[in-house]
Amino acid sequence: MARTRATYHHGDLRNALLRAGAELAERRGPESVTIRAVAKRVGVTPTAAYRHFAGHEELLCAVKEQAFATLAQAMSHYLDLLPPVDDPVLDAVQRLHASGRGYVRFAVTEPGLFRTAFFPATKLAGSKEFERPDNPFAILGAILDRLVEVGYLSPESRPMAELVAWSAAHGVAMLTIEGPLGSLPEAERDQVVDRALAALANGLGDGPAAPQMRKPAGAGR
Amino acid sequence: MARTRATYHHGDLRNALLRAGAELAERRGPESVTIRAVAKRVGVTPTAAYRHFAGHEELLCAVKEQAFATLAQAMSHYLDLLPPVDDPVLDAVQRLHASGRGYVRFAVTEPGLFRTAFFPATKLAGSKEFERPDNPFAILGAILDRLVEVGYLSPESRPMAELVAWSAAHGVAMLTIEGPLGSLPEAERDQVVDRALAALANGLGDGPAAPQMRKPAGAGR
DNA sequence: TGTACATCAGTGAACGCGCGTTCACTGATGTAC
DNA sequence: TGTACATCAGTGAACGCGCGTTCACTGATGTAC
Repeated sequence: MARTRATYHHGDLRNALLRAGAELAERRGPESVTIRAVAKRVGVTPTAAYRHFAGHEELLCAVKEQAFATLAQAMSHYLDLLPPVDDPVLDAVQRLHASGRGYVRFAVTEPGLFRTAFFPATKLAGSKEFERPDNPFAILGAILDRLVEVGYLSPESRPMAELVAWSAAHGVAMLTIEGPLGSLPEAERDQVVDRALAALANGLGDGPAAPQMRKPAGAGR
Repeated sequence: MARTRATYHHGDLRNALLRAGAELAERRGPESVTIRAVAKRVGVTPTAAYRHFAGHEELLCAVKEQAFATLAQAMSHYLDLLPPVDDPVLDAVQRLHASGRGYVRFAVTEPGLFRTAFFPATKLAGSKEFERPDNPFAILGAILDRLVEVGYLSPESRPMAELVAWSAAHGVAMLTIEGPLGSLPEAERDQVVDRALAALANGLGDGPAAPQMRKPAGAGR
C-alpha cells in the first residue's frame, strides 16, 4: 500500500487526498483546498475524488477537522516541554500561560492550517471536531481543573472558563496573523502576546490562592 | 446628483459602487465583493468600475477600509450611550468594558462587515485604515490614557496596552462568529463575553487604584 | 447665444481561467466455482 | 490451480458558472470661440 501511483488503483487515495489537502491548506490557506487542486497534487483525475468524498464540502470539512487536530497536538506538545515547578499554584498558572503561547505559536508558524481550522464550516458537521479527545477545549479543560484544585480559580468560575481562556489566546493569534499585530516587530509582538496571556491568567484568578500570584507592575516575561 | 440612473452618466458611480460593496459585504461577506457583483448591483457594466478603481484589489481595499470605519463608529456610538459614573476609576474601567462589548456586539450583528474589516489585505495599502482618527486603536488609546490618569493602569504598562485589550475583544468576537462560541445559547454566550472582558479589565489593572476594583469570586455582570 | 469639438464615462463583446460536478467509459482486482 | 465474471476505482471529455480584465466603441458633457 501507499506506493506512489505505479498502479492504476491507488490503494490509499482517500488518505492521499487528505494529505494533499493539508499541504495546500498549509501553504495557501483553506480557500486553496479544492477538489481539482487536491486531485492534481496527488496525480489523479478530479472525478476520482468523488469515490471518497461526497463533494467539495465534505473534503474541506475533513481537512478542517485534521487541521484542528494538528493544532491540538501542537498545544499538547508545547505543554509537554514545560518543566514542572515546585509551587503547585505557579505550576498550574504557568501551564495555562504556556498553552496560550503554544496556541499562538502554532497560529504564527502555520497560519494556513490555523485559518483552515477555523474556516467557517458551511452546513452540518460543524462541531465534529470537538468529539475527539485531543482538542483545545479538552486540553484547556484539564488545565483549568488543575487551577481549581490548587485554589487559583474558584469553583463557581470554572464553568465555561475554557471559552474565556480560549478567547484570549484566539484574539492574540488572530490579530497577529491577519491584524495589526502582524506588522509589529517580532520582539514587541511577543511582548504583547505575553502581556495579553498574563492579563488573562491574572484576571481569571479569583480563588484564595490568586492574590499571591499577581505580578508587580510592568513585570516582563 | 445621486439620481438612480436615469441618465447615461451616473454622476456618483464611485460612491455607488462602494455602497454596493458594503451591502454585499454585509450580507455575504468579503468574498462576495467582486467587481462584477458590485457593478451588477448598481446597474452598470463591470467595465465601468475600472474608471474608478484600478482593479478588484483596490475596490476590496476601499470596502474594507469603510467596514473598518463603520466598526469604529459602532464602538464610539456604544460608548456614548454609557452613563457616566461618579467614581472615576469605576467609570474608566466601565468604559474599557463597554468598548469591548460594543466591539463584540458589532461583530455579532454585522458579521459580514466585521469579517470584511479583517479580511487579509493582500499587498500594499494594508495599514491605511489606521491613519484615520476613528479607528479602534485610537478609541482604545483614549480609554487607556484615562485608565492611567485615574491610577488603574500603571504608566509602565501603558505602551501597547491597546493591542492587549484589543486582543481580548477580538478573540471573543471571532470565537462567536465563527468558532465554538457561536453554537452557544445567547444568554450563555453573553456571559462568556462579559467574563472574558472582565478578566481582561481585571488582569490589566496594575496601578494603585486597581486592587479596590477587583470583583468578588463568581460575580456576574 | 450658438456651435464645433475635445474629453470623459459609460457600453458590449470577448478572452482565458479555475471551479464543482456529471456522464459514459475502462482497466484492475479479487472471488466463486 | 485455472478461469469467468462481478465489482470496484479509476479515466477523459464535457457542462455551465462566475470571475478579472481588455478591447474598440459610443453617448453625454462641457468648454472655447
